[in-house]
Amino acid sequence: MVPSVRTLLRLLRSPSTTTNQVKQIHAHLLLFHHPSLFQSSLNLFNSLIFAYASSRQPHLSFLLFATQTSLLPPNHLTFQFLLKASSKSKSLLQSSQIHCISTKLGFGSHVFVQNGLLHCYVTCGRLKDARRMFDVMPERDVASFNCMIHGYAESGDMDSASCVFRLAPSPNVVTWTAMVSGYARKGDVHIARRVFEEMPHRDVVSWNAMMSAYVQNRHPVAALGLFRRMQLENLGPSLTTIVGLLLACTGARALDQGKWVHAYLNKKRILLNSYLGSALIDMYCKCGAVELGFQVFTGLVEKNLGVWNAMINGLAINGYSERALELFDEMRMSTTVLPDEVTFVGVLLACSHAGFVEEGRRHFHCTVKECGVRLVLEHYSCMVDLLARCGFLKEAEDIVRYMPIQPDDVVWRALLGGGLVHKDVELAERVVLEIDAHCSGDYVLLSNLYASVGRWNEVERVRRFMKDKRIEKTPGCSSVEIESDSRVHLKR
DNA sequence: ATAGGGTTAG
Repeated sequence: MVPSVRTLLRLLRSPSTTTNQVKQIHAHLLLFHHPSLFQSSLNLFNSLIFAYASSRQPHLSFLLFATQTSLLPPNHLTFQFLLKASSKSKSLLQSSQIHCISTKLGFGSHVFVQNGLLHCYVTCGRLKDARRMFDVMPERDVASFNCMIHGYAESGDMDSASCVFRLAPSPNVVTWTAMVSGYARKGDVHIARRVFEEMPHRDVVSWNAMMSAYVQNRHPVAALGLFRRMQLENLGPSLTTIVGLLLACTGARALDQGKWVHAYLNKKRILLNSYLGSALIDMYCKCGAVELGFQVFTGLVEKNLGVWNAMINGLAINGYSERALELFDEMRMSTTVLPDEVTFVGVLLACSHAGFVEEGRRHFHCTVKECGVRLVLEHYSCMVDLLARCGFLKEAEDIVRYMPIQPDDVVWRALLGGGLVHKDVELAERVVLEIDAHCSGDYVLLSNLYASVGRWNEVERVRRFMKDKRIEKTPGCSSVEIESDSRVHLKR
């Protein structure tokens, strides 16, 4: 049966249509309809561009536009959708080309088209250009203000964001939510909360923004509390809400509540997407239930990079080093994903936990390059930790001395750790002097090392030095979930 | 049929 044009339009505009389905519809149109069908229906043409723009291969909408444009005069919607595609592909060149064509054809001053370009500038991080354009726009609607506010908020410039917010003639729920997540991103969770309480109307997205504000700023229990309040308001949770809930469970190490969320997803027959999948895997692994995490992993239909990373890291942090490295090999066989920086943090962590020096060196020096991944601080700290703890102190110190990026405290401390384990007092002294001396832990460690080799005079000297600088040893702190009581208790 | 919220490391 040949589907009607009406059916096709509905499919093209549905957000749940996959990239492949869009391609099938496109092919279907070319095969079974008159080639000049698009001429009779700009609507269909635009919808196809929109569908490609919303898909995972937004560049295909440019291709379609380039091949069909001589047959069909585009309208402002065409450009609106093309700009959506170019902001998704983060190509400033593409965006300005589209803007040029739209201006030539007389659609350049259309508000939606201008907002599209504004959005492109913002997603490319060109805030100055965005502002220049915003200031001279002949007509601005609330979306123009929201775009600008979001841009400032994302870059952490909440002063400018609130300036634009005050200029906005009729801020809506989107405007307010952008302010909430802006303050959250900056770490001002209390201001975020105040703005959230002040806003005249809240929808699911606003609640999600506030929940994620708490999660980001390490207040998982507050996030769980907010979810309870959300349920009282009878606002149906979205998938993003569930992801936020899982992140809160992870942060609170609340395994039972996490299991409850998993059961809820099953009961509602919600198919796990990559966000839900990796959040679930991470939750189980961080709570120590690696087996359950692995069950989720194998059950996932679509495994994207985040899913693989969550599983590899989850195995690594729980000490299943061989299994993590096996999974990494499996990942490299797959044609759908390529490893990134995060993957290698997990790989090197696995090597370092198991003391696999040879394999660690190979990945650090070769595999990373083969995969086109750049080394970041976390890789150095794993590698230095591995080498130093296995007694290759010289090799570890050389890596720190000659690394192309500035080593941070974590890297130095990994080296110090090796010095402590192997009782290399000279190395430890050198390192402690290099580390920014405001962190007391290092002096305590050094004095413990002096004590363990019987150099009591030095122990006394370090202790006095710490006292003079008023450095205090901070007590450790851990948290547990007490059964059937979902509150989390701190324990000293 | 514009604009705001979500996964993996630290």
